[in-house]
Amino acid sequence: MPTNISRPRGRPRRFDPDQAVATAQRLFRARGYDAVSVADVTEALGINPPSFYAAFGSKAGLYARVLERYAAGADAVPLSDLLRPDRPVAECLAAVLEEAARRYAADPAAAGCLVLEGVRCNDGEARETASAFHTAAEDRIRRYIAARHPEEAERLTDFVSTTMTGLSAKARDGHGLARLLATARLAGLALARALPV
Amino acid sequence: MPTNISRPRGRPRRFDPDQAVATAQRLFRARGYDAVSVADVTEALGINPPSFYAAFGSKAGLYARVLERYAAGADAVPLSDLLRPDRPVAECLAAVLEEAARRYAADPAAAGCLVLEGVRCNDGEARETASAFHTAAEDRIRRYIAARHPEEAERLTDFVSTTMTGLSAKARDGHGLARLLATARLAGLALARALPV
DNA sequence: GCGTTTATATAGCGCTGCCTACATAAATGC
DNA sequence: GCATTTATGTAGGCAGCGCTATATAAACGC
Repeated sequence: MPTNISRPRGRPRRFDPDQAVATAQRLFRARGYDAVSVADVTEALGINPPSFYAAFGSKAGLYARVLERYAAGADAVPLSDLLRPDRPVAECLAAVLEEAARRYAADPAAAGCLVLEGVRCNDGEARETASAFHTAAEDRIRRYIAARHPEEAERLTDFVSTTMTGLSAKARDGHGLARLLATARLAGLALARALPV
Repeated sequence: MPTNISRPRGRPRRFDPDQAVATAQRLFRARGYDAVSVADVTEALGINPPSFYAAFGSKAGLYARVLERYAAGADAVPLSDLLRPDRPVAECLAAVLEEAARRYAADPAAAGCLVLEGVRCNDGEARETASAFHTAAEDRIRRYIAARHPEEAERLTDFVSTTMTGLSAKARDGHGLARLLATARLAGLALARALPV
């Protein structure tokens, strides 16, 4: 008994939904939500529209799956690891910016942040889904700062979020690692100055 | 002889193209290039598509007119006035960021920068037109810095441009003047520290 | 008045987008 | 084998997009 997974009832799928989400993630990161059509996705997957809609419900539904995968995966900035209670707040926020620069520039064919780019797309549902992830990330940063510098939480969260949005945009404009990192470090100076240890 | 403007030959226009550009500017600033359809424009102007295409050639053609008007008008950040040779470079760059915050938040129904938002639209021609304005503005900043701090020109230009892009995005996200200004001033700290007088 | 010029109004073309109706194929349970 | 369940393939609906063909209206020069 190699795999004791009891087959479900009807005709089996000819494609793996999880792998489909991975493929879609590549497409969305390369071109952005609006510029990827359902036809692009079904062609990349080698399936037909009905199979797609049976599995994901809609283009925005697929996008939600992709965002979950992205946020949980290795491409997003790992706030949990970076926002350390045992280190100075300014230092950790600067580390977030530098890590963002690194990840946004890591793959030139998928530059920038999937979430930060998604919140600017032209589809209402997809935009709101992305915004939820964006807000969640901002809230984590805000709470992290507030734990030790409550009066600075809003101002610094805005600054970090604004800088990350700019970094993502510049990454998509073709800025490479060196330029993004230089910008991130410059922003880090402001953090160090606003929160002297 | 009240107006000695000799009438042109054929049937007169029923609308003023310059005012049409002004109306289109409002639409594009409120919703972004992609979200404004030609039907939206013609309806707002009270004209029919053929009149529109006779006057502007295409949607992207109208957008080019709008960008020219925007860059020359009172809504764009006036780099010429702000980048002063008789003042410290860091101070003037900080003034650019603060002025950007003010203008981007000035009208909640038209938040952000028309150019910076335009470079992220989904139409190739419109995007390239906006990119030309963006590049021109960046070049002016770079040359201004290079005149006195050549080795810092690229790094600081990137930082200023990245911050402005972030500010424009945040303005569209609903951030008001106070928050944008706080972010701009924080960025200004980094400039002061990178270029001590 | 008449031809020329220019702008207009009506109507619709061609394309692409997201999505679906319908019949069929491939598995299961009994 | 046969009903049931689920996924598939073919084909296409429908809406919206940028844009235009065609005929007509309103000004001009002479």
